[in-house]
Amino acid sequence: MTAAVAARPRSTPAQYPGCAECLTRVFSICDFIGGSPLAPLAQEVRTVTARRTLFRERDVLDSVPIICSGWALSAVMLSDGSRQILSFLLPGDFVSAALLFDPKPKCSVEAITNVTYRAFNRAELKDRIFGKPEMAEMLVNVWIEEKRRADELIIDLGRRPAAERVARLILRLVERLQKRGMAAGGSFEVEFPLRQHHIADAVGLTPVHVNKLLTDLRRGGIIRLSERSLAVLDPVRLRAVASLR
Amino acid sequence: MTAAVAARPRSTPAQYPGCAECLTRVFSICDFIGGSPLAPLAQEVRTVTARRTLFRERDVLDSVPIICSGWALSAVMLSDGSRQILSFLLPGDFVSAALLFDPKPKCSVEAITNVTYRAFNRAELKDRIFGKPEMAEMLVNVWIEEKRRADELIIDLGRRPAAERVARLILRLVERLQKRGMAAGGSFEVEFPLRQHHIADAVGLTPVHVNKLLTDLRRGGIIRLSERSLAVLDPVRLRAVASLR
DNA sequence: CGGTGTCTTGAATACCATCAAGTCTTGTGG
DNA sequence: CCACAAGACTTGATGGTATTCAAGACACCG
Repeated sequence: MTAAVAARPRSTPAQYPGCAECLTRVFSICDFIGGSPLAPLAQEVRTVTARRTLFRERDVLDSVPIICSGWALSAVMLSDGSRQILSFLLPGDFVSAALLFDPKPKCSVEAITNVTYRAFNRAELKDRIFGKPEMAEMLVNVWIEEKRRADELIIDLGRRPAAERVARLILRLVERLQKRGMAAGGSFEVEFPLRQHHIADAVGLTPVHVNKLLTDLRRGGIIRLSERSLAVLDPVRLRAVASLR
Repeated sequence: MTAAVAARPRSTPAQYPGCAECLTRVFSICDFIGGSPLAPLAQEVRTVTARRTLFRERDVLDSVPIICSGWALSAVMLSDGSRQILSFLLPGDFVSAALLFDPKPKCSVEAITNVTYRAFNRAELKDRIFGKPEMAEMLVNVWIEEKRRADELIIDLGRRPAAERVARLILRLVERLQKRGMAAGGSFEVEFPLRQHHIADAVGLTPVHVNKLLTDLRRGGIIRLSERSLAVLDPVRLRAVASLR
């Protein structure tokens, strides 16, 4: 994103335990925090096992969480028991940029796989970010990207048929994983811990219907999906299903 | 939002022609721009007649627009000819906070009624905002609110039935208008220039179906809607339709 | 080994879209 | 000022997409 990031090779020992292996470094502000000559920020590494919640809507957070490893999701529960997933969170993601300023989250966050995340002191992290112009710029980019993805989801849910939504979700996730180096050997094969009900809650469908759409994609030889692993066998046709290009 | 805003009565003469009457002042950063002792920013007031576009997705904006009067909408056109409205823009609204940093809009903006807006020089406006802490704070609040509304729309489109979506849209618009003093005498009667196809494109339905839902609300004595004017006759039942409270 | 969670498949149903036709309003040019 | 066209609204009939309901197979875990 900036020269400072690119200049620091992945293998450089990081200032905090675990950072050397943490995918976060390359894609988020952690790089600036850990790599800067400034004093370490007050923070705490926390671990959450799969299916447990990191925090709920009604909580008040005294710290700002950033995902270090694993997959999580942010979602809103509705009174009828259903829920809408707002976004999937990957290593390096701010849970939400708004949490830097507002301690009350507007959604709850749940671990999909085992998750580790860092909880930074809000005031210190804010000072640090606004003290370094390149970090402030990065925050702005994170925020813009967050909004852009929300708008994409609005378009999908409002105007696209079911098959298209599922195809787009898959393509976007694969793209995000590849950017993080989380796709094995740069191929189209990735670890994919999502259950079908996760996909359903993300794209506004029922698990039953998602199942039918996925088996269509499988039978068509477009994807392979089993054992928590996804391979895009025919990217061209998958993009066609998604009405892309 | 801050003491500076509250301390400045609505009747105070503003620094720019039209500002005294402009609803914008109370709800946006214009107050800080116009009311500050600093030099006026480079800006230009522009007028657009109903149904014309302010700018398109592919444009590159050298200035940052803020709506002064009238209703507008931001939307994305799809390849099949349909479109998704991302938000309705009222006086005082930033078209999008991201435009402060990125000259390329991610959506096109169209006037619903006749619209006037101010186009600020990006660099100057940015400097001014970040030069005054209370203005920076206001920008953050605008941005948080923008994201919050996008998330609400995602929930509506993903998980709520049609009648609920329409009822929620109406309630949110009335609430925003009331905050701006755009509701006649604080009653539930407001000017309402939206066509049914606007509502349809906003909540992901067809105009035909929106029509049927609106006539249901009318026949139930819940709203009155005619001649570009909306009255919420039975707020309690409207909220019930919207699954609120 | 029972229980729970996940995936799969088929059948019936509901919701919303599409199609079509007609009325009414608004705007425009002769 | 009127005639005409275009846009907006209304309503009913029909159809398709996705939901709901139901039942069974499978894996994993305590």
